[in-house]
Formats: sequence, C-alpha cells, structure tokens
Amino acid sequence: MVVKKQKQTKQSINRQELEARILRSAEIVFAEKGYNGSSMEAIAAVAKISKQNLIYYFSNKELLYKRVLKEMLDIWIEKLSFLEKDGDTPELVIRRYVHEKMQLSRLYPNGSKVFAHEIISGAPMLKDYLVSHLKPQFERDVKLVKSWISKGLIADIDAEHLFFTIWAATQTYADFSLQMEVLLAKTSLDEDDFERAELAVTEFVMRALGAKKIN
Amino acid sequence: MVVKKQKQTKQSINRQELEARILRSAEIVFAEKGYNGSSMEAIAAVAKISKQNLIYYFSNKELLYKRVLKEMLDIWIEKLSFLEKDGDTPELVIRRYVHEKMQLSRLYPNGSKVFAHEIISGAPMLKDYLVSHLKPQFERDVKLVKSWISKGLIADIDAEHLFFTIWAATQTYADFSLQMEVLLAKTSLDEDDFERAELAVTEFVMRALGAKKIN
DNA sequence: GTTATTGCTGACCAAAAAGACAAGTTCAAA
DNA sequence: TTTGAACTTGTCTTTTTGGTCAGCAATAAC
Repeated sequence: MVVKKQKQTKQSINRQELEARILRSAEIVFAEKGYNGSSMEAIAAVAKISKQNLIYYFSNKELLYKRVLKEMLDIWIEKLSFLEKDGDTPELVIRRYVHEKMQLSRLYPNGSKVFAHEIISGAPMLKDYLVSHLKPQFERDVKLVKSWISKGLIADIDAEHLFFTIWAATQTYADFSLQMEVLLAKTSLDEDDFERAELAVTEFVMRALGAKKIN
Repeated sequence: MVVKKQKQTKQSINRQELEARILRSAEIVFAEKGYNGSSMEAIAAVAKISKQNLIYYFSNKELLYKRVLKEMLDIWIEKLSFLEKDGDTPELVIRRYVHEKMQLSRLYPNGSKVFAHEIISGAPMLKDYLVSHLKPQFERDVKLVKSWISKGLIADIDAEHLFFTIWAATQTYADFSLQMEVLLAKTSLDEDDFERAELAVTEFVMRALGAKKIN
C-alpha cells in the first residue's frame, strides 16, 4: 500500500490532535451514557469545542461512535494475537494473553465500556465486524488450544469457554470497576488492585490448565 | 410487618397482570437500549398499551427503570445467599453458588443486561443500593471464604477476586451472549450451551479452589 | 340505579438534540 | 499580498420524547 506523504503543516497537526482529542472525549461520554444517551453537544463540551465544529470533524454521531468502537477493537485484535513464538510453552502464551488483556482493561477502560454497551445492546453496529474480524481469530486460537490439549500439554478443558471465561474475568475490571470500588470501599481501582487482580486471574487460569508450578 | 389484605377485585387482578407485563416489557427495552435510549413509547408498544396508559401505571421513566433494577437485584440477593448448611463442604457451597448464578443468567438475561448497563454507566441510580445491600453480603461471604482458607479447607486464593471472577464468568453468559452466538455461529445459546458453560466454569472454579476430585 | 373510584385515551406542550446552512475567520501557497 | 482552502461559529428547522391535562369509559360500592 502506498502511503501518501502528507506535508505536516500547522493545520494538519492541529487536525490530528483535535481529532484524537474528540475521539477520547467521545469515548468518555459514550462509555458513561451509551450511544443514545450521548449528545453531540456533551461530547463537544468535553472536547472543549463547539457542537458545530465537532460536526465539522465527524459529520454525524453514528460515524463518530463507529470510529470509537473500531479504534478499540483494532487495539484488541492487535494486542491479543495469540502468537506462539519458538520455545514458548502453552502456559507462557496464555499467561501473556491474560496479562495483555488485563493491561487493556486498565489502559482503555472507556473503550472497553463502549464495547460492552454495544454488545449487550445486541451489537447493532458491530455484528458484521465481529463475524469478519473476531471470529477468524477466535477459531484459530481455539484450534491452537485444542492442539495443546491433544498433545497433552495442558489439561483437557473446554477451549471455547476458556476464552469466554478469560475475557469475562479480565474485562470485568474495566466494565464493572464501579461495583468493585463500592465493594472494596475505594474511590477508584489503583495500580495495586490491578496487580492483585491479574495475579488472581492468572492463578485461576493456570490452575484450570493444570499447570504444575504456580507462582 | 402487617400485610394489608387487599380485596382481589377483577380490576386489581388485571392491574397486577398488566404491571407485570409492563415490567417485563420495560426489561426487554432497557436491556437493549439502556436507560437513555429507551422511550416510554417503545416500552408501551412492547407491552401493547398506549404511552399514556403506561404513564398511568408508572408515572415516569426513572421510576419504572428503578423498579426493573430493583426486581432483578432482589432476585439475585435472594438466590445468591451464600448459605452454609450443616454438612456442606466449601466445595459444595461454591458449586451451588456457581450453579445458581448461572441459572440466573439463563433465566433473567434481560434484567442482567439492564444491571450491566447501569453499572458500566457508573450506577447513577444504584450506587446507594449497592452500598446498603450488596456490600454487607459481599463482606460476609468473603469472610466465610477466608475462614475456609485459614482452616485449610480450600487453597489459599484471593477471596475478593474469586467472587469478581465468578460473577464475571457467569454473568457474561447473559450480557455477552451475542458475542458468543457470533463466535459459535448460533442464533441463540441453547440449553446445551448453558450446560457446557456451567460445566466449564464450575471446573475452573473447582480447580482454583484446589479441589481434589473434579467431576 | 346512582355515585364514586379506577382505568384509559387524545390533544397538547416544552425541552432536548441532530443536523443544515450561511457567514465569518485563519492559514498556507502563489 | 492576494486567493482559495481549511476551520469555526451562530442561527434555524425538524424530530423525538417525557410528561400534563381534561375528559371519557368501565367497574365497584352503596
């Protein structure tokens, strides 16, 4: 693919910066209010621009929403490729996978929430993307896990539901953080909470795999 | 508490029925669209009454929404009391807990989704209830698990995060059912899927507890 | 049968919000 | 410095939606 070299004028730099700021702002508002509850005006206010200017950059709400969703999903798909490098044990691969997923919950809680809202709502804007992008990766990853099982490298577990469980257990630290904050009597989850969470989840998963050594 | 005996007229019976139908309808719409995205008109349409009549029964949207939420939470709190009967092993108690939670995901997917939307959005209408009702139960249950650990009945796991993981892993079968349907190439999760899911989740949790026999 | 209560509906209103449009402003290239 | 393009804003229209209100209809009480 040919990348058109764009001259970096003052304007184009501003444009990029402002677009990024808008996307971050939209993420915050969509995460809290969902698609329908978020007004362009509210997003503009967070981004500190006028509604009209927001519309200039993203001509309508649906488009903006889809951009936010797609950004999040692209990050996930990139970071969560289940790559088996030479010499990696299944244990290490899965351990790394849990770690990465947990990082994403910590670093992108808002994007994660937008995604969650969307899926819970029946994914009206996302279904096709799931089929075309997520499903192939899922099937590949499931196949790999099943091959580990058949080679006796890990315990005989349900591969599909292993993924569902890992996703749920990690994603919950983004989506349901408020519930945990209430139950743990904290104003927000800090570094330590995430570390403890990752340790706990990793240990659960490792035991499920029948790993011998747990540390 | 004195229960006022209400005469069961034809009207009052209809009222109860219609109220229940409205609540079920509201649950469906709120689950799909969230609070802001759900219009009273849409709820009325599902319940097959006029918007004005809906407002006659539930004078405003917030009230209706809170009723739906409260109904769901009351069911949860009732079904998920972590009761230790005489002779129950920790293993059995937790096994039953997972089973109950899974049942709730299967039987009340819509209520579960409404709850999820609410928590993800920062629980604007629910925070107080969480503090007053859920937190005490959580703390009691955590305490019990910790006592099991100190008695050496189960492995030394992180009690708080054990609950977070169980909740996430079970709730996901209600909230994220669409994602699974896409990935498993099904139009809806059936009895078998839930059975398989429960088996998988139960096994994960049992292994995490360090249970000797797994079946 | 008459009256009072409960249940229901149509006509409306006010607020919110998406987005169109036109006009003005800033900036970069010639 | 001029010119055209990129950027920004104020005004207006239309649609949606939560909710009111007055009145009609069905039912229960007497």
